[in-house]
Amino acid sequence: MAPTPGAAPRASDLAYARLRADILDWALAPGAVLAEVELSTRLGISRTPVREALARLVADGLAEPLGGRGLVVAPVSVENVVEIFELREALERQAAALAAERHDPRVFEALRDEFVAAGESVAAGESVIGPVHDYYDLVGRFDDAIDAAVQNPYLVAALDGVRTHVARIRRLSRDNPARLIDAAREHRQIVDAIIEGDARLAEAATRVHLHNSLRTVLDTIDHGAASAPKRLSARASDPARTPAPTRAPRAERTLR
Amino acid sequence: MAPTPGAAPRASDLAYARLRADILDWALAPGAVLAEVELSTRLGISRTPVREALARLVADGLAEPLGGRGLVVAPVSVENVVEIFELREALERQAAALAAERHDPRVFEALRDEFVAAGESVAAGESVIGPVHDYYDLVGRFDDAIDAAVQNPYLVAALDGVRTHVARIRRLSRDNPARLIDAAREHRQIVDAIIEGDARLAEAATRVHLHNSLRTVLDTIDHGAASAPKRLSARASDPARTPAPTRAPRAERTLR
DNA sequence: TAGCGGCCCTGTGTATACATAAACCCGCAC
DNA sequence: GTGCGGGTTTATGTATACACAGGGCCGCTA
Repeated sequence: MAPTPGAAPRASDLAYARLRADILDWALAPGAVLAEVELSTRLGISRTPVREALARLVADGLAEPLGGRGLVVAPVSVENVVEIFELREALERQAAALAAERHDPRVFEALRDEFVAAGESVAAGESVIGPVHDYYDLVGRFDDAIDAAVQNPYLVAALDGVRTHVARIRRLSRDNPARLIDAAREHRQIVDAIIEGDARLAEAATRVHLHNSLRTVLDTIDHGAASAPKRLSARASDPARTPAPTRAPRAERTLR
Repeated sequence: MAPTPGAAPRASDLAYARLRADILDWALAPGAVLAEVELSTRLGISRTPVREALARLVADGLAEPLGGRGLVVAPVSVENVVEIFELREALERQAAALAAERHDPRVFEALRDEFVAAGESVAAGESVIGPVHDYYDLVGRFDDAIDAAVQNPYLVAALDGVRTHVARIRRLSRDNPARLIDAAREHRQIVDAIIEGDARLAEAATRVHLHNSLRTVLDTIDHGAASAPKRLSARASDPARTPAPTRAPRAERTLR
């Protein structure tokens, strides 16, 4: 059978996964200092794997050097959101077009049904627990299907990188049911085009979806929680979910 | 004055730059084993900065794990070439379109003149020393102008990544003067569209250029030097330009 | 009191030492 | 001769120790 492909419980991988998750859900807010000794203490490992994890975060664009010495979680601005969507549009249009040409129909037909059901579910007010979470899970499976269909590791890697940033800025805006219903319809349109094998239409539908998605994000930011003109700061979310560093007040100072 | 911005002569940076350069010019051929101790000996540094450099290479897609233990220079296949160009097209079309919208006319007008001159120079058989090298230098400045014009760090980072792979596969094909003349004309077309501010035309011209460029690469590969059906191996280029490791024969075995 | 200079301290960058696991090789047995 | 098994070797992964530079703080001085 499958020989447990990812059977490497390396400390550096765990540190990377943990830090990445903390950054994406804003437990580590933009601007937060990433100090090696503090992180190694908090994670219970030595500095060596921590350094490796930090290097990967820098490569991902989630961390960046601050003044030549020291790393911080990469800041996020409204401009960055627009820039990320510009890159995202380029990649997802290409991916949708390629998926339409090389698709496995059955996978996308199943997804089509799911998007239809998801739209109806949200409209009916069902799925009381977490409709948003469920929907993002469905989108995740859609992304996986795209990745498998494009059959292009370079494009998939680039998509993965931009999705990372999209996941982080997602927390800037609040989704509402109305937007989710529209999004489900837009996704269904993309899936339909892929099933039909219509690359041009798939591209256009992707463009429409991303346009509306960006518009929603920008609108929500403007009259939403965060209102800083340029730099966007976290709206709380305690920085010490993990056992708590030796001295907690430090992290708080980093939230500008 | 300028406080020497890049004043960080870190061993890991140097190791990364050197390994990257060796991989891009096929001194380290696809499939070559990247052993930490051997590299640290060869570069005269300890394993720690070597590991950091290797991690960055993996993030770049230039190195990859082999069987869970050990790293090798990422193999290259003809399929990979096509895949890289699929990603490249998505990114460069978007970049050209954005550059057309946000361009600094003077920079591109200067480039236009250079491309015209370069085309004439190659056609006249001048620049006897290295017309190809000169032309790639010009393309490099064109790329820099695009990067500055798009004003999008995420897109620039993605472009940088794909250009890395393009630089490596460049060695698979041999450029001829005829192609260079055509390429200069195609580039001039892109620049003209950017100067005109015509995003659609810039996209189209980019698409044309990349189509022809890919076609040339594939044609050159087919009846060129490398003829392996899938995996492409290096055509020699001694792996031991640097002082020579403790035991040389090992590296040779890695060239498949 | 304000400015300056030196000391200390903290953090990164590098080197080295140790643990562990996989692969290889050799020898033995069938 | 071939297949298997154990020991050895060599690699990576991690921890720790050392070097050094930058910044901050305190005290001294004008």
